[in-house]
Amino acid sequence: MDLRHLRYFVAVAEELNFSRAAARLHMAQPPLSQTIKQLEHELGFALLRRTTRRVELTEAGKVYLEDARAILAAVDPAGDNAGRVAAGRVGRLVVGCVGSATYSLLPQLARRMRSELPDVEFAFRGEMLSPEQVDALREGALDLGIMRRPQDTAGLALTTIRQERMWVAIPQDHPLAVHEEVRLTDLHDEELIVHAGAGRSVMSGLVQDMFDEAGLSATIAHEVAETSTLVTFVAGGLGIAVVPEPTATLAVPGVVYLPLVDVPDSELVAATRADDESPVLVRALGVLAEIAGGHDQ
Amino acid sequence: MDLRHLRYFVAVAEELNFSRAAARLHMAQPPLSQTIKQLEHELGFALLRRTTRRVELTEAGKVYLEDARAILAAVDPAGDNAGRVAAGRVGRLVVGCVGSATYSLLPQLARRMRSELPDVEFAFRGEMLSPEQVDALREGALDLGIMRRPQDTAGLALTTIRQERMWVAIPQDHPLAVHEEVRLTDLHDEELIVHAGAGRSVMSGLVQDMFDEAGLSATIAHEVAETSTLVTFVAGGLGIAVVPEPTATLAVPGVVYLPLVDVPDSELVAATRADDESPVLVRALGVLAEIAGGHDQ
DNA sequence: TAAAAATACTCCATAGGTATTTTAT
DNA sequence: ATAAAATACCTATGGAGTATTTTTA
Repeated sequence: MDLRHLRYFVAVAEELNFSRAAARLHMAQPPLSQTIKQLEHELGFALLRRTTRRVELTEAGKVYLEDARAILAAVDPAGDNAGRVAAGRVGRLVVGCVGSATYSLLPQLARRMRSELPDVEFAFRGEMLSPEQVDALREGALDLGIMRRPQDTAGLALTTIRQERMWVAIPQDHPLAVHEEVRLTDLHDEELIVHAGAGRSVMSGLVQDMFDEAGLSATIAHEVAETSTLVTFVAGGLGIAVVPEPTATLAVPGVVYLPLVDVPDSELVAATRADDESPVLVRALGVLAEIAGGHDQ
Repeated sequence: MDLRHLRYFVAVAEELNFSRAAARLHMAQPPLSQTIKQLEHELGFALLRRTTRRVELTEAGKVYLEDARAILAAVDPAGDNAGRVAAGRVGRLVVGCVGSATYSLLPQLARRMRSELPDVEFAFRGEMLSPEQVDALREGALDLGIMRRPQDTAGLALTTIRQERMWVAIPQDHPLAVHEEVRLTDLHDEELIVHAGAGRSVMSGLVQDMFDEAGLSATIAHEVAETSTLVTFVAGGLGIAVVPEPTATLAVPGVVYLPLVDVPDSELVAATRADDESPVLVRALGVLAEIAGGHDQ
């Protein structure tokens, strides 16, 4: 028994006339009669009571008609549902993001995703450190991470979003604040504010490495959890912070941003599980690439 | 697309291995691969991600699997449901009955039907006059009527249940009560109690006809609505009643039943709509025939 | 007698089989 | 090297067609 039998039976039951039903099904009448007979034989009971003049449903036929309609009504939407998933138009995606992109890239991404894929359920988690995101990705708690390129990339697929120039956030009344730009040597013996957990934040590790390579000593004055706190501390005159370019858009009274000219750019990457081919993810990466490109110009 | 595709896909999705799935489906592996590929082509998206070493479901595949399982799960029970209707094991039947059979035949029928067809919903309406039942049958308010053979049988199918001998119910202290049997002439000038509505009750019409044919005059002392009232009136000495045999089983103190020997038997019939071939009805008629037979012996 | 379902047969599309190749571990 | 999926090709069942007969209103 297959759907053909159900489709044919429904047509005959609705027309109550084999010839008309056959026409509706774009086929000849004899094979239709045959097929219905075959279905009845298979079921073991009559669905229709027929003379050459009148066709009518038996009680069993009425019941079977309802069930057949229900089954047929479930078949096409089944393909549609799965099709929408395949097209990445429905699904669920948890996106993590480092602090520096939380206030520039993430809101743009969220806005674009919600308007382009209204049926996709998104969860955004900002202010996550890169190693945190790597763990969360591996555990499945995160589907997409926006982070600094991490050390351990096993099982992950990384795509560069963009290179970000390094800047420093300086209190307005600091002697360096009048400069056009800053060199690493200018920061020698200055008090620095970094993200908490030297081993846990790629950014603070990066700052540490820069000083080590330059043979300079870094004085860590404060460790903070969030980027906004970092900048607030600078505004309060508690020290200087090295931040990636997008953070320099966080306009806070009392803070001046200057480019750090002699250090390499920091790479912002999108990380996913290497085996995750979810269509929603693919579309999210596409949107991300568009935003990154637009921002560079 | 037919159920074959769904069955095959579910098998592969559950085994995550084409060879094993093919074995489970009692077929070779190549046609299975072909069919799945064809299904994916038809849907326009991939259901499975496969290498020669590993087969896994895509996101769309997971969604389609759920829908496919739901559809397949709905297919077999569909036949079962209708099959039970075809076998007359589920359904609904409204049975009407004349007063004289309400207390003997109807309870037996109800008991037998409820035990043999527990899933059939029965409604029994006793104390219905025959013409009332004929109208109710035609309107569809009744599916089966147990009645005296009516005049107008157009569109109805009648089957005789049994012939019932006529008896008289006489007050204990009446002179006739000491007889062994009664003749119609004995009732000349006696006061009679009959069912209400001469034109509406076949039984009272029958009594009237008997007297007319015998050239006797019937004195209608009372008209009542229910058979139990009829007998109660007799017990109260308000007159004599002509009743069919089964009513004589209604033992009421002060009432004596005697056979009425020189009148024809009354025919009790089962009436249905001629075009009603409901399996439940067929089974009900079968049960009715059995009960009638058993009662005759 | 006329309209519609059933029967008789014919054909070809395709479901399924066998043999073999490709591919990834 | 091997296990498993894909490819190539073949066979035959049965779905659908045409022609005809049967049935009932």
